[in-house]
Amino acid sequence: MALGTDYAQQDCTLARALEVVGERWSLLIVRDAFYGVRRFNDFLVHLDIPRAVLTARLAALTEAGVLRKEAYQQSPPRYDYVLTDAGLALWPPLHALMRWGGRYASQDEPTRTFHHTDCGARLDMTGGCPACGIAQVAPADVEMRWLPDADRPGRADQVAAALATTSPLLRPVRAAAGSGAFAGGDDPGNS
Amino acid sequence: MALGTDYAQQDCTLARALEVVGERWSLLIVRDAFYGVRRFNDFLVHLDIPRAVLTARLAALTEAGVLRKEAYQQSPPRYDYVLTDAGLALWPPLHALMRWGGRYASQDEPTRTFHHTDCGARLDMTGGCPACGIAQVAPADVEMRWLPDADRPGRADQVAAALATTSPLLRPVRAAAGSGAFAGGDDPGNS
DNA sequence: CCACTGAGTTCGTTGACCAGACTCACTTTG
DNA sequence: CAAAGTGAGTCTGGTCAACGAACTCAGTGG
Repeated sequence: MALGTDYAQQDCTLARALEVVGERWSLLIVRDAFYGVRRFNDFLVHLDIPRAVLTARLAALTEAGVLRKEAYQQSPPRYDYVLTDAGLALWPPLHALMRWGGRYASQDEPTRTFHHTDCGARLDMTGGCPACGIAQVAPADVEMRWLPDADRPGRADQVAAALATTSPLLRPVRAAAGSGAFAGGDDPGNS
Repeated sequence: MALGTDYAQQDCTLARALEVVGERWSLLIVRDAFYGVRRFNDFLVHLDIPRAVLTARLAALTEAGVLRKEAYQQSPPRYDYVLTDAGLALWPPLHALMRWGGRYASQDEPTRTFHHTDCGARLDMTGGCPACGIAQVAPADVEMRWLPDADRPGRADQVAAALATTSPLLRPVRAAAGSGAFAGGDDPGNS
């Protein structure tokens, strides 16, 4: 690690994992990637993170094999950051941590819940589907549901707006290529 | 948070969770607590962490309700730090992260594995027992197994030595009270 | 009386984080 | 064709947390 953020010789795989995703912002970046955020500027406005830090984290996560750069245009070369297999494998710990945070570190109800797309049942703590008896639902089969909350002021940025909806995990928040416009989620009401 | 380590108004329970256990060292402290480490000095030597940082982290985790102070002697008042219910509930994300680290962030075989005490089967990725069909094995029913590795130099400190053994999770590394001597694990061979 | 233990606190240095300004290669608009 | 805009950065200076080492302090054991 170029950063001073390694954990010496802890004889534990946890230390290895934390060297990769344990730094400040890293897991939030991975979470946003699951939500369908892919571009530098979208991570930037949605996470409200210093540019230099985002640059460093994306580079570190790419280097570690959690993200992969994928060109979405050539002329000025521009890249999407998308999850690799190793990144997708972070779904179980990520989901478990979110559940824990919702249960023990938050007084409000969660604004997002995760459901099995096929049957609509909410995932249990372990990331399985209680209705279908699947032990571990793959992220591609998970639907993210968003519950509006009158108290919360509502984020201003476009990424947050595009995510304030029900949609499958991993679906890009922006239309594939060409326009690059934000997907309106399942809500067709925005002109 | 007194520390500058909060994540503004991310509308996500993950941010809440990371404010509690996302700081450097925090999850490793929690892991050691699952391993049966309970005292300030034992965390200190096993994690090789600056004293001031450990003081701050233990205070923060206690404040957040993950750990609880429990007096183990009166005369100079001394406390064990033990996991609360909220702390115990961190087992699923913690185990999932360790599995991820072992699979994707480590080249060696893991030196510790976790098994269902009743049947001896290794826990699956989600923390369930594949043999018994239990979706989530409680930490108290988990046995930690240690596999020696000739290459690894072997840690010098007594806590690491006491943990280089097979034992149930949460069993204190030191004998209950009075002597305060290290438990030899299941290995009765150390005089 | 002295050394030791356990659990910290204090201090100076190093390094990471932060916010904002600047860069640079293009593209789009007037 | 010039001016403005876009996307993805780099640079910079200040602040704050982490680090390692030394020091404190209450009580105990020899």
